[in-house]
Amino acid sequence: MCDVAAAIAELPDRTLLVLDDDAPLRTRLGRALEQRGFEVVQSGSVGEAVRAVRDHAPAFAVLDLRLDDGNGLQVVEALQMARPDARCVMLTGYGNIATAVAAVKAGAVDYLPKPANADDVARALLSAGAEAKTQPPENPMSADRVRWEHIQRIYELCGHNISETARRLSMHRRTLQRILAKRAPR
Amino acid sequence: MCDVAAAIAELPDRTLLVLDDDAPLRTRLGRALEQRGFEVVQSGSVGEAVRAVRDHAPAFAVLDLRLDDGNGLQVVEALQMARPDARCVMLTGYGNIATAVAAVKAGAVDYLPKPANADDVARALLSAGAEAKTQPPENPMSADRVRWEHIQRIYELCGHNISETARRLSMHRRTLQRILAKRAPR
DNA sequence: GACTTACTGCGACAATTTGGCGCATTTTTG
DNA sequence: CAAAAATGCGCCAAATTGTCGCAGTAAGTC
Repeated sequence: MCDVAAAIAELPDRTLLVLDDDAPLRTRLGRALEQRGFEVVQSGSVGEAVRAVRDHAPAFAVLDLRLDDGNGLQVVEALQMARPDARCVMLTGYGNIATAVAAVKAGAVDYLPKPANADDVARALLSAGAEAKTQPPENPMSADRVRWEHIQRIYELCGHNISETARRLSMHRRTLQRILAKRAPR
Repeated sequence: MCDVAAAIAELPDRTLLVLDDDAPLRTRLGRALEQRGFEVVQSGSVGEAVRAVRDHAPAFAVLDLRLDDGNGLQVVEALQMARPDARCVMLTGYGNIATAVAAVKAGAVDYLPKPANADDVARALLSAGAEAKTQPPENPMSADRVRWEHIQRIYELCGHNISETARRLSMHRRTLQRILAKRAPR
């Protein structure tokens, strides 16, 4: 469709923060976005990213949700605070609805499940909210997926406290721990 | 924590639209929400719902995403147009992230994957504004219970055809058979 | 600082559950 | 009626869960 690179070239501010704790993936994504014209700053941790946002709030951000030292949502909030016009997308391998909702409510413009390539990301960053045709698949989620999302939801509500979550769900902490350690079921 | 019914009783406007094309489920949900104090209007199609919204825009809405004659998102938009302060939640058994994002951006306050009970819905409707802050952790269904209900739902939808249900849920027929043979988990 | 309390990650193991066969019977359907 | 689909069920290996225990740690108290 529209030429992404051309659109980027016309931006008044092309600064972009890329936050992901997976270094190789981050550099690869960062480079790809740089090639498309963004001025990329990379970060591998929430702490670093928040500092970066405070110092020089970028116009755009691509944020991983789950990081070693925190949650990408914190960065969304910090960025919205520092610069309300900033546009950011969440990027995560643990896509689930509860967090997608949380991310969008926090101010993210989109939420992409990995793997997403640089074009997807760029498009999401630029798309002026021209949210298109959500005419999605008519396949129900798998039973395990439903269970997983429910767990994620409660986990969020419990402030990421595993013991508390396990108690509320009346399941064993060890089991919950194992489930959380794994990635989302299809 | 806070008593949901009490909170509802204090609302200046308790009108609520329930939109779902599954009649039994809709009436059940509608009744449950009525019991909690809402003034419920039910609707089974997008056309009807949009008309209802135009005539008497409700303060709240619970909308199914997938309907025979359209998309719940249309109703969200219509409602936001008619009454920007309205709060609505999307409810769907076929949750996917793209539509969740779309729904929230369209103005829904939350997006719940079915099965969601009346309490979940009420909580979502009332939950303090934009800030989905770490609120009262809830007293929720067990993870297995949620999975079980989802399975039951799809099973119904497949006309009690085990093989078909297993296929749609992409789970093993043998396993599904065993699950169905047992009674509901707590 | 010393103490107490709660959370967490993780190894180990037995008890269950599941994933996948196959197969003899119904039920459906063309 | 014959082919196709669905069902119920036994069996067994593989994977998951239920429990215990323990050490490390962050937080609150005296």
